[in-house]
Amino acid sequence: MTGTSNRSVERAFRIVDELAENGSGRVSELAERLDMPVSTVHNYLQALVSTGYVAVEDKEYSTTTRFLEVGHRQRHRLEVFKAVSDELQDIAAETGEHVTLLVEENDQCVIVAVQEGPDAVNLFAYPGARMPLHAAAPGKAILAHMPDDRVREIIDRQGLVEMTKQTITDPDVLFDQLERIREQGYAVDEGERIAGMVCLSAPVLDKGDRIRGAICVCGPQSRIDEARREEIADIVQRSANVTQVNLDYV
Amino acid sequence: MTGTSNRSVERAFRIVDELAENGSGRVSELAERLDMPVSTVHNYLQALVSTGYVAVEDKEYSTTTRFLEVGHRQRHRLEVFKAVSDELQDIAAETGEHVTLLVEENDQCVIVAVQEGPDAVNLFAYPGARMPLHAAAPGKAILAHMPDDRVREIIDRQGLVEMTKQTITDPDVLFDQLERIREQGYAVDEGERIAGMVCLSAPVLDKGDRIRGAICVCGPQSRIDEARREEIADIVQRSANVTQVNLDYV
DNA sequence: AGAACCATTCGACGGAGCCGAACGTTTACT
DNA sequence: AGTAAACGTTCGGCTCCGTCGAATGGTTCT
Repeated sequence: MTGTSNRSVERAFRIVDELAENGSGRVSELAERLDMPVSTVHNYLQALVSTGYVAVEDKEYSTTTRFLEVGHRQRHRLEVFKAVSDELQDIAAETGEHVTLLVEENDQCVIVAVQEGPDAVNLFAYPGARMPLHAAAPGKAILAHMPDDRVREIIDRQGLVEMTKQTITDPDVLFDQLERIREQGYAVDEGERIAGMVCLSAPVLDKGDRIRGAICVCGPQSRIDEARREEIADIVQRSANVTQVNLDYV
Repeated sequence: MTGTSNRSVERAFRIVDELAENGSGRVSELAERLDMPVSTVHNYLQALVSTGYVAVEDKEYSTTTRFLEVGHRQRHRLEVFKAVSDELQDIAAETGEHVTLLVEENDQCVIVAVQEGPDAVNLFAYPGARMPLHAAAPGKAILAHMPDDRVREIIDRQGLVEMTKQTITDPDVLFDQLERIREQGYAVDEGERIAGMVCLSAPVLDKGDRIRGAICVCGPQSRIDEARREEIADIVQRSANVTQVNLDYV
């Protein structure tokens, strides 16, 4: 973790990030936005094209489906993903809401799979989308099953960023909640990440009790009252258990 | 398209490719497989980790979900993908078979979306998977709607690789078929890519008659006789038309 | 036809990447 | 437990390769 790095690699991926962000770009446009010399950007783009990760069409550069491919292969190797198989779909049908599978990666909470039920609200949720661990039900479910010092490290590095007025920003409050989550077996989040949304999430553990991910159901506060909340909590816990069993027999 | 390149970029992506291929890897393992000095690979991996595209856990390096994210964003911007919306699902339900959306990229035919019907055979098909254009129904549907000299260029660069005994390897035969495909509005492939599989595919064109992609249904030869073939051909053509209309109104 | 803009090529300079070797650390075997 | 082998990581000096200004060629305006 020393400062050792490689300028070219860093720059190449800054260009990729820029392309991913804005969909496509021309040489000079990118050069300006990234504050690099035009000829340099041109060189990088040529190099990227020759790798197959970037394509040109009429001087418009864009990322290729190679990213999809690499991403999908990687996802396929995530054992949780295999184990969760049709569970997500079942939950989506049963609850009608927005269902996701998330894992931890680089101190963040990442969506791995999305399944929208018939009544699902349109969230900005797609595979690969990231969010802070502390500011959402699945993230908290994951933190609850990590060693305390690991949690503290994450807080140190990432802080407890406020996403809405409900977001937990006090470490003590967070640790209290994590304890409760361990006791009751699932996590709740009431507008802590997105105002007006309630999320319920259960952790998926493997046989060594290591945390592998979390299953999450999200819906608007107006539709999810106390009773419904308990019902959904039961469903996600049941599914997490099924997944856990699948995980051990893969 | 000159030889101008960037060694660092090339090497960085060779490492990524290797990780994508084998799922994960350790420093020395990768160093040997890629025939690079250990310390060099170590440097690259550190650089890649700092970009967020690669992660380490217990000295095991692997690609991150960042690839999924970039891939999904890119796919979302593919207008065909938006336009095809629920069509794939409908076809999968109606035919029971394996349904895909494909586009051309870098002289190749790439799967963009997959929808498996209830009876679908388990093909090795995932978003991002690539195949030669000449050796499959969707590829031929796409070639049929490209300018002839563009097709010739592709043949020059890629050749007509033989994938099964049925694969078309003679340019003249190919050009004859492309003409027939234009006439009848859809393409057929009988075991040209995978022995024993029949695929039917219709091209999706935009209002400028530019080819944007192809919708494809695949199933085992045993199940798809003459009559069924016509039925499916009608379905994919109808869906391609719907998609085309959507495309113009997006 | 001229002007403005952009992509692409070229080449000389200098700093950044490179890798062998040394150092720690983990794993495997006795 | 002790030793050896294998591996990951750090270091630093040499050199090669990336860098970017300037020139070129092409395209799209007015």
